[in-house]
Amino acid sequence: MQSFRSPIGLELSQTARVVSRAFDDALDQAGGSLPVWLILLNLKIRRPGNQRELAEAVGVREATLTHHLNALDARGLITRRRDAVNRRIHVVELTQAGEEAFLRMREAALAFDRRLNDGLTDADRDNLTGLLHRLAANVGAAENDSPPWAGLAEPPPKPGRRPTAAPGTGAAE
Amino acid sequence: MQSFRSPIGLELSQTARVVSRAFDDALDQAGGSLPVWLILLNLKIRRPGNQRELAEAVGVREATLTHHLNALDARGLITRRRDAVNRRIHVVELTQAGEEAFLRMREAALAFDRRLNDGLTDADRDNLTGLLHRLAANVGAAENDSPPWAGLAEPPPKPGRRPTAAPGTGAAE
DNA sequence: TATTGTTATACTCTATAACTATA
DNA sequence: TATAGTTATAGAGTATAACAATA
Repeated sequence: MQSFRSPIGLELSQTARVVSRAFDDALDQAGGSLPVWLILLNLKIRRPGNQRELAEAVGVREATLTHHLNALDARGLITRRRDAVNRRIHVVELTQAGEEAFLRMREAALAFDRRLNDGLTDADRDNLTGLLHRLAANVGAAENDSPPWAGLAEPPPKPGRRPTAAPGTGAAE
Repeated sequence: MQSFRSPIGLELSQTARVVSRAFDDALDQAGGSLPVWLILLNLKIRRPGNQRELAEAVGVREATLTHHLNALDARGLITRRRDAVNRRIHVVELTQAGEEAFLRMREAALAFDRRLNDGLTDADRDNLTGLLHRLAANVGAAENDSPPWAGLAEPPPKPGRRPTAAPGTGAAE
């Protein structure tokens, strides 16, 4: 009788659920949510050429992104203007309030990540990351090879230089 | 310059998302969804004394569970009747169609689990599970010590005996 | 015609609050 | 009063399809 081992899919699911809910709570207290955080984060650390790219980085459809952008716009956190050169493109930018909201969420995300990592060594993290990547690879969805998150942790990214390192944070969905 | 390591919260989130979507697709083709699968699974492998227990095992509120039960009832997959002894309790049971739906989803879940586990050794799985449990513990949510999933894989649980082993499957949410 | 994005609409999952029925 | 469950209502997140604007 082999020792019991519950399906890793379920383990992943359950863990993602608890961690995700905790992260949502943390972001909520900073006035955000996971999609909002990912949107602001991506706006800060990359310069998505268009909304399709941004949507992809966030992991939603374009229409879904518009939905979130409308909400952010209504809250005064972003502005949208036409690109002068290619007027089909809407350039999305953070307002002052948006920058502040970003910083609050970033703080919450970093604090959460510290809590989440408590007691884990670098080796543990590498190990976990590797295993997670293998799972993702196994289900096909040929994961984004270059993570859309980066930058953060260090003081707000310096203008003119596309940051490439240091943790932000996010959590399961 | 320390090597880049993206936040595990985000890694977990992204992995859970892709795996979850793949699992949802798999269940969808079998006529199900994650909550539906978890409900049927729990009805089969434990005998939840009441809906509160069932809701807890599935990870939702009682009202949310009722919502799902209503849908399952409408689809003719379950029946609800009052318990003869304590008439406040609604005994939920699978209909014949429910049993068949369960088997289809179980098949899909098992196939998915095999795919997900491709190339992973038992040690890998134990390792991953251990790390996931540590993450869950770190965010407080004092995880269910005794997993609500078990039974499955072997032929449908024999009546009169609460099964205790072998993988079902579930995936990230 | 192809690209970029928005609007309209709807579905799923979830939750809270108020209610019914039973004890 | 306390317990078991349902109903009513709502909100977040997501999606598809149809549309408008621009190239």
